[in-house]
Amino acid sequence: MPRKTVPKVVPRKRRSALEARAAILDAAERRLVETGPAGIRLQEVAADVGVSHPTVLHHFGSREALMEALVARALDSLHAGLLAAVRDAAEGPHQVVTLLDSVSDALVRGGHGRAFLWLALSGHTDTVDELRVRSVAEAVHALRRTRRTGKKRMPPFEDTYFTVLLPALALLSMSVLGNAAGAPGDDDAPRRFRAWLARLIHEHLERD
Amino acid sequence: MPRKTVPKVVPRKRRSALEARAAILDAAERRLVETGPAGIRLQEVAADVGVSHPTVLHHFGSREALMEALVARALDSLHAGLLAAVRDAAEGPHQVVTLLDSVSDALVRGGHGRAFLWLALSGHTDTVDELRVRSVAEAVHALRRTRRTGKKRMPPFEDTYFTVLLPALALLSMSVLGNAAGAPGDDDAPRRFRAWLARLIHEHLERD
DNA sequence: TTCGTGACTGACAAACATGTAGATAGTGCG
DNA sequence: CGCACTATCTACATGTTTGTCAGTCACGAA
Repeated sequence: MPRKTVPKVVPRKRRSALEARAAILDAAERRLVETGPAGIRLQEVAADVGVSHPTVLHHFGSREALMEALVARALDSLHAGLLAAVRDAAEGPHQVVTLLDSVSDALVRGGHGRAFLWLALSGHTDTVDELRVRSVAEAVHALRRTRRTGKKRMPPFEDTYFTVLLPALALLSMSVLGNAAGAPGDDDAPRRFRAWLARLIHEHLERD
Repeated sequence: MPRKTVPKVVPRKRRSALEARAAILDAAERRLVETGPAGIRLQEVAADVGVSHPTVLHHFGSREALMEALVARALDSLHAGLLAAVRDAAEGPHQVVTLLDSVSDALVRGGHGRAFLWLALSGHTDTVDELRVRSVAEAVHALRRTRRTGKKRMPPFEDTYFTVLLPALALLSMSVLGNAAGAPGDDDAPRRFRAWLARLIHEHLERD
């Protein structure tokens, strides 16, 4: 005896569209960091938020559209984090090691570095331009020009650019390889590596 | 009117088990590099090789077993490539730039760098130990000891280790980010970056 | 309070993935 | 040549995932 659907009285939560979208993106981003873009299932993301999967589709239209929104937000978030890291480090005493620590933190916190590499590998973004290394390098180059001692000639911009690019690339790898810098169990090694790298960079900049 | 299967007379190719396994792993590795571990579908891998997907299962038992075999072979291949790069560069004139070029080539060729990062992100291998950076650093450290000029004191091993680790991390990122080193269209930039990095490392090693 | 909008749901559909079963046909060896 | 072995095939079973649909209910505005 088939009967019409018996609606279970499950109290519904109701969020504003913006809140719902944000919550869904948060859950999807966590899965992006953990298991990569292919690991994002509508059912699981929905379960994380506490809704049914058609709700996710209701808010984003399709899985692909969800991915696009996620990529845009994740890249913006990473970029903002990096900008803040650079700016904070620039305001304090101009210590390269502080800057590297801040950038490393921005890459590790929330798995932004992992997310970026996932997306780069997936073809969502395939140039480091997203990290705006060039604009950072330009700022550093200007700073370098003002500080140059009279007797030495100014190095070309590309030298500054590479000087900025090098730690960016290294720290990006580090954000994925975790404690790659040292022997297993040596949790302090990444910090020592950053300090060592900061000194190397500092000496290079001073040497002109 | 259902009738028994009508066997189409499609001429079958028959390979040795070893050839078949190798061909299947080749196809799977291409997909690993392109789309990541999650992009490896039995149907597509089989189609690439020109067989039906149960043939793949016949040779490997399961998708998971295929993945294990693939990971093992890819890591071995990358390791062998890096060893060869280091050895070749060591035999010739001891130029750091040659070494970096060789390592970069080993990481880019066949997408080994991409594959390694895919696997690292997927949790298949989460330490840079797979790249045997430590053993390379030990060799370099021994070399450094023999070359040291009398007056200066020998730097600690960790300095050598970081000196080896730095380009390894940077080149790994480069292998994914492609032409990250320069403006779009500047295909020569990665080479210039390696040359710049080689000079930086060389000066650091000389300076003690 | 009524009422419309839209956030939300369960049930279903279609496509696709892995894996199984049994038959078929090259290949090497006696 | 005849036979065993097995690489390979077609067909099917089963689970997973995205997407659709029709309807329900919460909330703000009139």
